Amino acid sequence: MTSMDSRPAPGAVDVVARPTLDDVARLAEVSRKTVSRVMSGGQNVAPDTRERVLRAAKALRFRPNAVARDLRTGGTSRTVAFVIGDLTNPFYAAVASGVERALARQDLTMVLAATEDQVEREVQAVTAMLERRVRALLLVPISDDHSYLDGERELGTPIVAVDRPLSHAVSDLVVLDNRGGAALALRALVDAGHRRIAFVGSSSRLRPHAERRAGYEDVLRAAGLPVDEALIRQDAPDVDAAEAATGQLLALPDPPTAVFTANNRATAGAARALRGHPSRVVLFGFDDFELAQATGVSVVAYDPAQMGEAAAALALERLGRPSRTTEQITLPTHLLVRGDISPA
Amino acid sequence: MTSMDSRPAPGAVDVVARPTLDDVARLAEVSRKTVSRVMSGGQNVAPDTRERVLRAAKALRFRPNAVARDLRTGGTSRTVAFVIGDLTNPFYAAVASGVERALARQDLTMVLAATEDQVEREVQAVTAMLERRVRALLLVPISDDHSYLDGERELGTPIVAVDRPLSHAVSDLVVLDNRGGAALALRALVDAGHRRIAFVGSSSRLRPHAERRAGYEDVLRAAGLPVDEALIRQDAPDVDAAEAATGQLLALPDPPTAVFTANNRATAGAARALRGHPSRVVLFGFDDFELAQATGVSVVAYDPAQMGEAAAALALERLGRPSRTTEQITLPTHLLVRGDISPA
DNA sequence: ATGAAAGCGCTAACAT
DNA sequence: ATGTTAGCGCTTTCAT
Repeated sequence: MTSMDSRPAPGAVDVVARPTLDDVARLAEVSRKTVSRVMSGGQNVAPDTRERVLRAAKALRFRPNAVARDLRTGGTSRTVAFVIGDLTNPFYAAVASGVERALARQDLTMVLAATEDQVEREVQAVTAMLERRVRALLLVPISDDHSYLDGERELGTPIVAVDRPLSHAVSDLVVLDNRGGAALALRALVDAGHRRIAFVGSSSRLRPHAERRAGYEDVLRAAGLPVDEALIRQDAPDVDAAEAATGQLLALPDPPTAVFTANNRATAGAARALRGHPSRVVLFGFDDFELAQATGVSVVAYDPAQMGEAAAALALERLGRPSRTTEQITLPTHLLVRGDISPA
Repeated sequence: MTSMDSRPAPGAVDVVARPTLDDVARLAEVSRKTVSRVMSGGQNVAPDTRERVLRAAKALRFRPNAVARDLRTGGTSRTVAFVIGDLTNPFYAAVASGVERALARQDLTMVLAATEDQVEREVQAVTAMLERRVRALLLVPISDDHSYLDGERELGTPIVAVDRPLSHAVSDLVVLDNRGGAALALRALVDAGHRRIAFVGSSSRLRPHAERRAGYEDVLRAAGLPVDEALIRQDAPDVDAAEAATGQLLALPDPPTAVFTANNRATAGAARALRGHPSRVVLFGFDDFELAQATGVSVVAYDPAQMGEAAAALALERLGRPSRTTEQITLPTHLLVRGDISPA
């Protein structure tokens, strides 16, 4: 650095160099440390000194550098990572909203990475977050091997799995009562008189779906009803596929009188397929959604934002006591029955 | 630091100190710089040296510290901030998803802050982001005075407003063709034969709403129809309020034959109010939504993710040429007419 | 191909 | 109440 005010400009024409603590100190004619003190709460500073520093800071448009601060104070930022599949899915968005809210209360910021349900992107996102020294890592897992996270716990980063557990790795966990929730819905349908109830969901590879399917079967068996594979579609990972699958179910020689959809995507697809269908078929979905009430669709409901809040809370607790045993929180579900769900 | 391996543990029982470049260098018996070279691409390193370094890094579970790297390389992180109102609104969620996608392509991470539409939280979030030295700042503004952002542009941080402009400050901007979109819908309704078309939306304080309202009036006037204040409700900022407002419109002595809702919240509320309503009232909304098709609601549609992508792109362009004049992108809308929209 | 020294912007520790 | 020194973990000169 040659002359005082010639700090290298970041490549652009009229862009001005960003002032640092030093610049403020120089202008206020105090030491760096004094400025630092003023900037962070400012104990033990004479009122007029503080005044002078603040004026200088304002004049220079000084903005403290949190990156430098974090580095100095411990190497971890006031930031928590949340790695999810797809923000476009209202379920994930609501969970993220809960995470954000819980963190904001502690003056923490959520860093969000979407993986579009691709394993490589999960690894990549998680790595980037950990390198950024996030305070904690929340994730909705997709990879089927999270052993790459093994070391991280010992290094003190709380890791919380959301919606489903990690594979080959232990962590705190927040899940729904999937099996119980599905069973509630099925019992309601069976009690209403349905005997042929279809199941539409995505791959049984995913734990929540396997559990919802189990809850579906639990009730059928308990009621002495057959579990008819022809009525079970697990090949509907998105709305379009669910629409198609439901359409095919309706076209069956002996069609179902009710359709249980295992998640919001499936419900949306089924609702589309059911629109304009001549005979009455009752739709019951897992996951509430905004227009469920307006469309008279009954659902298994719960509070997704609460999931996010619980996950954030778990992470913060572990930050306090890293060595305690891992914890699992299972969130309850409840039924929202809208209108008449009896068979035709 | 007294003895070699006694770096202070971060306060916890069995938590292990996080290894640094130095630790790796020591184990691999090379210099810090050599490890650094290997970690970042690694030109000019002998194959066996590199091998040794990588082994050491793996053994120690070394993870580079991006915070330190960023500090050294220029004080700005590979991070872009997006400050929005509410992630729970599918519109914002979809925009965020677009932002995330566009950034991920450039290996950048989105940092998200939700303000719950509170001015103080906006200022607070923006400040936190800037202190974190984000590469760029995208925001859906709520404050009515953004002059506090004035200095930031000169300091080289690209700022992009999304959905509506900043107040008292200039910036790049991505908006929708709100007026045109609303006019499209109204023309469709008028052409279909409607004469009494209600308007349900939130506060006209917000630019997009004022524009949509203007589009609504444009068409009525052009068609020689009266603009009846009794049919215009601008007091419906959320779903419940929209439901109530719509209910009251329907109870009018001379009720509307169609309702134009100015955003997805209003549409959801109106749909609820319309459910089970005896006489036929056509619903036309601004913003598409998942179940619009299944429920036969016509909408003014556009691609919210594209908004996010455009905003991110604008920010990155400005990063390259900070001094060019600000730019505004107006995204087109189109109609999705579903079913018969003619009056009863 | 490798290393030594310096420093990014800040704060902790220890003066004074 | 204020200043000095050192150093967070990394990369950037510039040597060798």
